[in-house]
Amino acid sequence: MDITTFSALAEPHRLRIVELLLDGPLTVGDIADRLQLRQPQASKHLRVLLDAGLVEVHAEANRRNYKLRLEPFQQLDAWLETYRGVWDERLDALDLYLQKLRQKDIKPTGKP
Amino acid sequence: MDITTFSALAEPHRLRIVELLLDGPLTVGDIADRLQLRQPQASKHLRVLLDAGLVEVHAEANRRNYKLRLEPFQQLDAWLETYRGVWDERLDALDLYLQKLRQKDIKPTGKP
DNA sequence: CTGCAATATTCCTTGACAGGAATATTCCTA
DNA sequence: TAGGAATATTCCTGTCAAGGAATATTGCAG
Repeated sequence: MDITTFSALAEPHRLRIVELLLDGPLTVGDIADRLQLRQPQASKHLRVLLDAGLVEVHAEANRRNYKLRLEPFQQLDAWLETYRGVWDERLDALDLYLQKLRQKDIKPTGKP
Repeated sequence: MDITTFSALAEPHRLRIVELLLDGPLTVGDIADRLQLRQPQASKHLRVLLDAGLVEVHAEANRRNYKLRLEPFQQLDAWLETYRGVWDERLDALDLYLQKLRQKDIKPTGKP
């Protein structure tokens, strides 16, 4: 798993930017407005996101349209797969436990 | 989504610790050994992971057993759900596009 | 070509954080 | 009870990242 994805998302403003971009591409000014950021800070955060590969940019005259890149998220998703494996195991363990309980239920309760 | 999960994972050693813990609980010394860390640094990273809720600890005499907590990962998983939604949309768009292509294929090519 | 709008970059300062070294704490065993 | 093992904490230092302010860059309308 690529660390830079985590570092990029580990900053509140950047996380919000990413979530804004879920609804479609936005321009720097838009983002600055909606997040109450000054333009330079917005640019800087977008630069970080760009370097981390979380967004891509398309110039259109004066404006720059920033758009989410899905690949890092898919990568994150794939990484989580392993962890899903673990919690499935635990669910299996729970299953087993419940089965044992059921078996005990069939025999009369063994409490002294 | 909770930012502290990202910040905690945004450090190489900590990410490796988490991945080590996938195979089961470990003690501080174990982790320090496997990661070539000095004991205090291991302790400190584990402290951060603990505060972030990514691990839990169970004291057993001298030793402390650190164990993964799954909840933050499930939370991350849930968060990703939205993004999965997006890439499904795009797949749908691709489907549509391919359908159109197919339709065009039926008619003779309209190139001037 | 002048000026304005949109964006990027630079410089500066401040605060957070990681690693090193030393020390404190707790528990076990002889 | 003394000492050693396992772990946590503290203090110090250097590095890096974020925000502010100012400035540079690019594109367009007049």
